[in-house]
Amino acid sequence: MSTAEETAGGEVAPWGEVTPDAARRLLMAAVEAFAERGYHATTTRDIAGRAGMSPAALYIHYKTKEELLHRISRIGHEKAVDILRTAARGEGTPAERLADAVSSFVRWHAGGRTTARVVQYELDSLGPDARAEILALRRQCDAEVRGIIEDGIAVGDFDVLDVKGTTLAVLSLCIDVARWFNVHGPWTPDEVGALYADLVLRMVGVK
Amino acid sequence: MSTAEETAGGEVAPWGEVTPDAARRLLMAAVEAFAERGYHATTTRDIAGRAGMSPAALYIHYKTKEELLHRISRIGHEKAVDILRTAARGEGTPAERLADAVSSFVRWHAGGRTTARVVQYELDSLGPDARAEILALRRQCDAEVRGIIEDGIAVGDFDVLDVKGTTLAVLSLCIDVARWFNVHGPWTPDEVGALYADLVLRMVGVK
DNA sequence: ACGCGGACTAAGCGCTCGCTCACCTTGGGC
DNA sequence: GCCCAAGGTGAGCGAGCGCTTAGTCCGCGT
Repeated sequence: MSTAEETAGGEVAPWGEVTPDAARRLLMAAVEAFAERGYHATTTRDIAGRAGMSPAALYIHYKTKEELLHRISRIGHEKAVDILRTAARGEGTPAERLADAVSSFVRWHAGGRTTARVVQYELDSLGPDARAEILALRRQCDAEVRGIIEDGIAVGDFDVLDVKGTTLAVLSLCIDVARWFNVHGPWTPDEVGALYADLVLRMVGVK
Repeated sequence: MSTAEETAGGEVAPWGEVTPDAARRLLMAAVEAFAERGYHATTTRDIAGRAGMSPAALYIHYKTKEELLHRISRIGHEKAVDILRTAARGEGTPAERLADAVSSFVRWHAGGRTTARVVQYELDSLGPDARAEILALRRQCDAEVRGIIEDGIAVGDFDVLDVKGTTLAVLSLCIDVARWFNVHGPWTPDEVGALYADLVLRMVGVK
């Protein structure tokens, strides 16, 4: 494994870009803690403890606890945009690209549930400026999915009543996987990805 | 209006069953605060202040801050089960009952977004016992929706690959409305309900 | 007229929070 | 051999937390 690492939960966590090593360990510890308890219920002592450091060490690498959440959120959303963009701009029919986008997006939410939970559900704990930056990335996610759906309608492959509403519903469905998915449950991330790709193709009335 | 009241946000809040009056005001204040900031970021002083009382008054009607969340969660989930059960046991074809269940469930999540947010997303802040009680109610929600889908398959009206997965996806889609719905957005709760009923009928392959 | 009990408040307790500061350790350049 | 910057620690500050307690207020039965 070159750029990805295994967390205690067995998830793939591509935090290779975060340096130095101590900063990365703190960030990964924060992801785990935020996902388990939520941002406000997590203490800086808990984060530092998980990373095997003293509480004060956190402030050498990050200015505040909120900066940790901000960094996690930005990196995670950039990854989300990347996944959707890759699928949207790939080859194949709109139906194939939509299925690809949904299955890979869902796999990311299920497989990296810990990270995805923080990224998707702790947004409101950010301050106004950081929040605005993240919301811009979310609009990009929306635009990529909407683009595929519009392509499918344009070539007559899809039958959609409300493009905006359907786009929102597709993204909502995928994102909520991070809330309910359980590693010890009956499905693997691949299986949920395949199931959801089928459901979404039905939603857009693919012929 | 006999059993429902209007909050500041213009939502219908059926807290008529909560007495005495001061206890209900505190509970409604807690719903607002929890929805805005989350359970852990809300202080008992904030709740009491919104209800126009001193911080100590809270403890005359509730033993702890967590009891407030528990009561809100139980009442909300009972309402959710009630909505789904009414639709599931109504008359009409499985497709009509499923559309009815989804549209009314979505209307509740959109129209009572403040309440639904707390009910659906602050569950993890409950202690183990209270959480287990609420999870039982959630399983009832799942059973009602699954029942309709199984009926539709039995009479040959639906075409579903994975009953359990599709049930989960339908509920997930509805629940996530509470996360993104905005009162000042482009849709009314009725419109989202109608859109989602259509999408769900497509998901189950209704003929 | 009066006592009583439930509703409510002012004050504050013990604790933990995010964060800081003075100090310590270590390794590479000269 | 010595120095110094970078990275780390232990102790603890001020603030705000959930919750308690002692006492006040007020409507009501008698």
